[in-house]
Amino acid sequence: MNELFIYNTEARKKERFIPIDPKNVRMYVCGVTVYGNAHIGNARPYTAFDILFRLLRHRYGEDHVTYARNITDIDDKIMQRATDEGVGIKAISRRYAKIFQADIAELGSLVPTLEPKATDHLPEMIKMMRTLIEKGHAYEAEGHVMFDVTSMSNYGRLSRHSRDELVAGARVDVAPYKRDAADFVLWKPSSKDQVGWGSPWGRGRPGWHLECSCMIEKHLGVEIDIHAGGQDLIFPHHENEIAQSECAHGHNFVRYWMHNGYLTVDGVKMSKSLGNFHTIREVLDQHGGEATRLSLLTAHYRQPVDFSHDNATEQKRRLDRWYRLTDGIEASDTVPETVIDALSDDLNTPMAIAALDALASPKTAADLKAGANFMGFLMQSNESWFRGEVPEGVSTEAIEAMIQARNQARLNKDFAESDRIRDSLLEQGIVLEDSADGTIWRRAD
RNA sequence: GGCGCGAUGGCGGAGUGGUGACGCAACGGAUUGCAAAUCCGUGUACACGAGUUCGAUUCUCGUUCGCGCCUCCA
Repeated sequence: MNELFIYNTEARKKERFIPIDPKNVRMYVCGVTVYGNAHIGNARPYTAFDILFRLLRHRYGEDHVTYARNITDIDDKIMQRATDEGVGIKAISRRYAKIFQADIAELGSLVPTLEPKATDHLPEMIKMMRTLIEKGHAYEAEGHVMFDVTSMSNYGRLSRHSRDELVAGARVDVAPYKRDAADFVLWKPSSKDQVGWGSPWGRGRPGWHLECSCMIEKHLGVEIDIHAGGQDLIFPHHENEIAQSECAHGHNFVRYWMHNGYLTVDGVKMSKSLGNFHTIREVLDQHGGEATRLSLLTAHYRQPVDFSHDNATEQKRRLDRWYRLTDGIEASDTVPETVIDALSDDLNTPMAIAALDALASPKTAADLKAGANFMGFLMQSNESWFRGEVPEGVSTEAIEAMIQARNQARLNKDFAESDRIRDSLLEQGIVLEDSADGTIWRRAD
């Protein structure tokens, strides 16, 4: 087994992965803000880094990897939604967290070890802000607690932005209570009708970045191995997490930063603000979990992946072939080295998929199944994959009866009748295939 | 304006300093009553220009085009 290499955003190059503690490898992936239905672009990090989780478990042992993925359940957009619907924020965050978890599960990703919520960590946040103020890295201003960017000499090292550049490139008005234009919010005041928590600086709510710093410290420790998320989080989110955690602890925060590229539609980033999105649910309903997962993994995680129905359909066909080959086959006990080696090179999933294709022959079907299972594929029975739920208005008995009638017609060389029956079934979404062993049926795509 | 990423066959998409994965589609054949599935076979792809080199798709520089971050965002 080759060594594991990871592209570290901070170093801007691939680096050999050396865990802090091989008995407890710790990874954190920024989760979602639960204020609405997640789109398929949101699903990309949770499939890509699910592969990382699986790979780390394979290399270090299932009990030696801790994977935390947070749920941001306090945010102005959640508050807005709650106001619009006339309900509390918990009603909103619970609803969409549940949907998100179900979506991700259907995409075949393993459940993380921990899924901490922001609102469960208010005491930790207050403690960290106190520390930052005591150490001179934060200040109070008009009910806000602000992080003082000038107090950190190497602020901006992850995104490679200098404070001056940030100020020069600022496209928003600078709030008057900021000492420096680049300072960011740790805590902001809440009005009477807004959700808030008591704090030494008045009733308010946390800024976006604080929760991750606090949850990582509490659940994973002061320094962790891997922190991952979408490229759009590099700045400001991850930059600010570094600032908070390192200034609070006086210690390095993260060893390896990993960032996935965007999912695009027609070459443009899919985002809620652009409105050009497909929800995960829509895509799952149309293409199913495994084909969607495979289509997300056909491109390397750092490259953009253009979402299209054609691609998802293509992956469905590939999976059809793999399912046919592995029908009734037990998976090998070991995951093929070719798959592990491909993934160990900075999660090269396209190469891993090619390695699976290379095993797609009757002789190596058991290895194919083991490798595919490892990556979260071929998890269903063939019965379920090819037939699933039959289309509405068609019963299995009716299908079997028509197959019998058709085979009788074929024996009588009444091919007009036999084709009529086959076409009739096809109209109902059922495909027939004649083989040496008899006629089988499956649901049409 | 600052910082950064990318450009590979009809499509998707890896990789490499030296006759160019893999998949899908297409085409030819085998098989089939016909299909489907399966099997066999076929394709002068590396944006453009210059440089380094015995040799570049792969390294360097430039050009063009596309995309992203600098504001909420996976």
